[in-house]
Amino acid sequence: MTHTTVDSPVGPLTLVATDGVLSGLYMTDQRYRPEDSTFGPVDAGPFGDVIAQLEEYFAGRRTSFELELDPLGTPFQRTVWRALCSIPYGETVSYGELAAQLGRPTAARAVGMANGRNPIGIIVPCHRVVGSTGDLTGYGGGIDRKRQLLEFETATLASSTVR
Amino acid sequence: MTHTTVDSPVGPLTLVATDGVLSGLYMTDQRYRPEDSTFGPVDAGPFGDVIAQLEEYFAGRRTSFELELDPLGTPFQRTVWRALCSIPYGETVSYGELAAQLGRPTAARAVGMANGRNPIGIIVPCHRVVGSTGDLTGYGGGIDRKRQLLEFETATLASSTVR
DNA sequence: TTCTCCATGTCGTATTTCCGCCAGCCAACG
DNA sequence: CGTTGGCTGGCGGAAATACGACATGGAGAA
Repeated sequence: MTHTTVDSPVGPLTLVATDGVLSGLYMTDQRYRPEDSTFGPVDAGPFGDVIAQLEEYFAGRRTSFELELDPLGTPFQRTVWRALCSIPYGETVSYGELAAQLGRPTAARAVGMANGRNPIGIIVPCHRVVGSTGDLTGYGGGIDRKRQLLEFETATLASSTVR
Repeated sequence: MTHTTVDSPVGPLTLVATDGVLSGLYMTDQRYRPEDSTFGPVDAGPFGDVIAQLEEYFAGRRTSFELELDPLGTPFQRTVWRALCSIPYGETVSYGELAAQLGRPTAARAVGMANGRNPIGIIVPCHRVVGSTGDLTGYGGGIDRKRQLLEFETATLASSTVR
């Protein structure tokens, strides 16, 4: 377990790696964020690719991440997180739709909880899941950051379409 | 919670008070003795009367204690400990007899256990309870100390009778 | 609309249950 | 005598269980 911190448009991001593989990305004041003491010593070594791709993402030049990930969670949670990664950049899906897509049409609420426990924010795009009415409903890093990320992604898409 | 230590013929005694009232008297290596860290800071203030009466007891000039006590325990334990205080100086009762006296003739073993958890040794005279055959069976401070206390009490009684 | 109720997975926190221990004692054996 | 086995009641800790809270959403009723 090692970790480091980088700045971003949504504030400082804490990156955590286990055995050299990214296992966590947390914002400040994020809900369910583990104790800092569990992150191990500071060591920027494992995060070269991660930081580079994050910079490209926030520059609007990257719409998907190519990284090895190791999020720690229950089987159900990992299933949900895997599904999150297939939501296209700039698009949104409702909790219920995602649940149905997993073959558990009634597990919308459970999906919501698994979403909240997503340990690798931004890169595993839990911000692309919204309520069935389109409301943003919730986000571990705060609704404001969720709106910021979604608006950024749609704006980026629009400008590149125009170009 | 405060505490202090005094010497005695059975070795050092640790005195503990809660809210200024005696709640513990432990010998060295006593079974079930709490961690020293739970005794609070040293402060001999609350123990003036206690130490004076203990000195008289060990000098053979006191056969009963007149002290306010606050032993922490379950209702059953407190019942047992209260009964212990009515056993006369220098006499012994069996665990079974004590149980019967409490209206629970089959609870001899439970009485034994409550005896073992007596937090205020010597002053609450758990050393005056023996097996039905007269064996000393057990003592939190060690059988030797139990024998020492009982022999001292009978010897004191004998000498004062002779005089 | 607006409300209640329910299904769903997980986690933290009660609450309950259960098991093994013990400073005993009696009876039945050799 | 000593040893053994079975019963005893209370306690503490472990384990099991229960429950509420959630980043939801659909059905049904007022």
